[in-house]
Amino acid sequence: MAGRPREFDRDQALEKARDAFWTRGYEGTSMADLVSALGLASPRIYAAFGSKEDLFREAVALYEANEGGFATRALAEEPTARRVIERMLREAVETYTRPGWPQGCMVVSAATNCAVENDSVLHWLAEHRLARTASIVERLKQGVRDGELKPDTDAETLGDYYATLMHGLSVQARDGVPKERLHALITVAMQSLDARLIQGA
Amino acid sequence: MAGRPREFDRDQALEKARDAFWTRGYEGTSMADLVSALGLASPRIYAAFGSKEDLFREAVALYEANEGGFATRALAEEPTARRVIERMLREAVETYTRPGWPQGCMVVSAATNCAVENDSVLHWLAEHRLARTASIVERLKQGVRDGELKPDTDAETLGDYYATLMHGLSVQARDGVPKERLHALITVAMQSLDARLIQGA
DNA sequence: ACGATTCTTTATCGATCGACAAAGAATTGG
DNA sequence: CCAATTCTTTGTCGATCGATAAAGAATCGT
Repeated sequence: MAGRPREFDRDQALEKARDAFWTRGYEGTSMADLVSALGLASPRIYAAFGSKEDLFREAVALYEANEGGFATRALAEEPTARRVIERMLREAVETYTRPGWPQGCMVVSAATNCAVENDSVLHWLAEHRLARTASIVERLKQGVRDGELKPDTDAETLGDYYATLMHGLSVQARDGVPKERLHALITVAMQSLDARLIQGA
Repeated sequence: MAGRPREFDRDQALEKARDAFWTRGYEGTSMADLVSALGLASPRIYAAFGSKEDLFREAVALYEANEGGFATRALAEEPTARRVIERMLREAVETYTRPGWPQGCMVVSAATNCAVENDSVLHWLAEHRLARTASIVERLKQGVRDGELKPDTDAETLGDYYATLMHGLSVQARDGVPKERLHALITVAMQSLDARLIQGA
């Protein structure tokens, strides 16, 4: 043990890395960019985080534990499928359009156009998105079992539908579509779920 | 004029470049990748297309004139807003999931995570997406004026809604969600428009 | 036939990519 | 105080990035 103590705050550096990767993506953020954003010489970054890819994975984990964790939180905290879906979508919009923060979803936009050598990163994020889609589908199936949704509801299709919309919200937010318009569109989308609701459940 | 005639087919080379950029994006495709994909030494590529960025812009234009032109074609050829929207979405899915072709939408995925020096490319594609959103909104407004849609229809919101969904479809297609599931979700989404339709119009 | 023009080939340019070697500085346990 | 350990600093590594200079090859107009 022992040795010279680290002079910088690792958590704080990780937050800065998350913001950099969130803004410009994995390949769009060079080590030189990170050196500049974190205010640390590259050997200090490598000593603390291993490699650029390791740092990115930690940054995504941090994102998902906080700003990007709305889906998980909605699933864990809301009592009905209907409330899970709406809260997830509305918090997505809030996160994707927060002033002074990177726009859009880090998981959607940080590694879409990647060179072959970074396919592992690309697939890793894709799996995160697919897992999110699957968790939404599962929650809707639960809603059917609970008697919240009509028994003939196609939960997989409905889950795909909301997952697709959520990923589209990230694209629109990045393009600068204002949050009011995104919220308005969610109101339209919620009607598809309301139509499947069993009244008084 | 005059001079030695070019030995390769420029159009054919452009198609190969479009496929490469469509698959891996602007920055994900290096000049070395293009040299390999086109089967041409780099000076021949520069002589024929100017620069990597010029080639990319031509490749996107080719994409939009053909595979990626479903929105424009639907808007031009379908008689009602209802038919424009459905055809656009269904052709989008077909294009995004065609076997043996790059998955997803080139305009959505070819330049999302870009280094600062390629911001111009990123913004150029963003403008294409925004223009597409706007054209959908315009078509729905026309539908209201035509008496196809109820007079109190919020065309902007409905247009945002379908544009968002379409961009989400590209993400899902890239992630490997099968086309049948994407078509099923479109059926759900069409109900939002059907609810605004004036019967017998 | 011949100069002008254009394309093809070969070799390479400077800049930047992610990553690290080596040495100096600071702290620990003994 | 000292040896061990860890962090910081300086300098730089080979590979790859997009792009081009220069020379040879092929076709044009005259």
